[in-house]
Amino acid sequence: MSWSINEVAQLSGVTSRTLRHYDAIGLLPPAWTAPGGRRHYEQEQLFRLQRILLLRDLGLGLDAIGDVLAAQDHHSAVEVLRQHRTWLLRERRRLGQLVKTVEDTIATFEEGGTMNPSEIYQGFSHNEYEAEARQRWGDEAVDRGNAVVAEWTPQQWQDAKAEFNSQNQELAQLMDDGVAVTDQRVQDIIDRHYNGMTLFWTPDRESYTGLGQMYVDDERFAQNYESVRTGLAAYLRDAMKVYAETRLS
Amino acid sequence: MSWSINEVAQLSGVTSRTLRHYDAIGLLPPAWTAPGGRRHYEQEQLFRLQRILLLRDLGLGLDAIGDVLAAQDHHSAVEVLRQHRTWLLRERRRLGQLVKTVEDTIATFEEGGTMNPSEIYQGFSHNEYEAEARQRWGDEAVDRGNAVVAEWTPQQWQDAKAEFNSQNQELAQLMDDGVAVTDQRVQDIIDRHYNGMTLFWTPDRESYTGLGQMYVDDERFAQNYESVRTGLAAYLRDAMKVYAETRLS
DNA sequence: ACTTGAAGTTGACGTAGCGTCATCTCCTAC
DNA sequence: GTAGGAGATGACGCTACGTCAACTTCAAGT
Repeated sequence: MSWSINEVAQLSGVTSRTLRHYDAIGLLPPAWTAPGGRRHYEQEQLFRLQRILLLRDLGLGLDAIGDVLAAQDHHSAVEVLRQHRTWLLRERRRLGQLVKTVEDTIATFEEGGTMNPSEIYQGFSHNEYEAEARQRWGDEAVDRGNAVVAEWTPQQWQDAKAEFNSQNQELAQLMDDGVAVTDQRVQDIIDRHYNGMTLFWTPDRESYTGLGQMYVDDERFAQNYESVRTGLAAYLRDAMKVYAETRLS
Repeated sequence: MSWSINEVAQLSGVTSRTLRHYDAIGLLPPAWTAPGGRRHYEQEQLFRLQRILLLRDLGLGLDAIGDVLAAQDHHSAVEVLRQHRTWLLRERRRLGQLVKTVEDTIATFEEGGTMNPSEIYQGFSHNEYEAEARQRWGDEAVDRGNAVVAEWTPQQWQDAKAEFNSQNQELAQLMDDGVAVTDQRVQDIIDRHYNGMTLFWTPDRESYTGLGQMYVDDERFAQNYESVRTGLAAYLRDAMKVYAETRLS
């Protein structure tokens, strides 16, 4: 008893195109091919196809399926499946995180906010919050800030971004280590942050403290710090407050 | 201030090829193109690129990103994101199920079993268990069974599979409804099962009861019934036992 | 003015797993 | 002998670019 390609297709539920494809890539050659070129499948091929489809439903790629079926010993086949399982778990975790982020993005949208709140020294202008920034800090400061960055070279932008990221990473590390916000190492980083700000704006004690508070209160900003490390926004706020009270007037 | 393609690439972290691609598909045209063909990007394009990359990281496709960015009102943009979220959740659930199935498959492998235990009337031959079946039921029965199915036409195979699946589905429904295994409706289905078996093997009271027990004990078979409905293997076993005791000798 | 080297450009193919034509050939029945 | 159905073989399409290859363009140096 042998089956034609369309018969196999009906039995298995795949299309004849798929079977030709599996033949083309050597995954499932027919039992024999007639002089006219027609493919003929036997029981053995049906069983192999069943195994292929099982593994395909598990999400394995066709070449991985080939590996599993070619594996003589169970050991190596299991190895492929284990790797696949690990991949599935990673992928699932990633999707879970994406869901959260998408939900946050939706929430931001609905609150009337815009996308992508992160920009070099957040809380300042040259981003979509310019209008808000003008209200908060006045036209003069905003215009001055815009004028500054408008002249920046790409290298300067890049350096500024790198410095900003570096500050966050170092701060997160200190927070992880349980270092108090009054510690000199923390305050040194805050000093770099403050100096970065002075490139286009010079906050005083009150406004710098207020800026720190905003990093926590405003979800659009908090989100960015929290994505670096949970609790970083609050840690940064506290450190900025200490800095403002000890170094600013 | 304008940026060259490689400068933008460095700033954003994508490759210049990607930027050319985004230009080609109209997602991010440069601010202007020099007579020589060189692309020049301005602040506006950088912001748009940031938004694009954010959405890309969320897992949206490029055309979906185009939709979101083209959406004038927040409402329709949120709609796209909501759909995406639903898709993410479905995908995540699916991956979770796949993980379980892969784990089961690995377990089966490690117990020395082979893949794809399901075959028409499980527990019989013409599958990878033939050697085991010969031990269990003797050469004669196995050879007879093989001889029968070897002559089957594709249509017959298909019908047999459909009938087998139908039995399981109907049985699962009755189980869901809390119908006792002694109920006539259940016993009618078992009768169909028994008659199916007699196509190549005629079990007696003892062997039919034993077959039912095996559906539960042997993970390779149990798994297939359990995947239709949890508890179906045991339900089937009980029903087969009742059938054997009342109808067989 | 000419050359050189870096940076940029436009094709074009490859990836995974087939779907979907278009075009030809084969086989069987009448 | 011929019609019609089944099957065969290309070839393009899809996603989001990576990766050559083969040419230009542009700014700097001689």
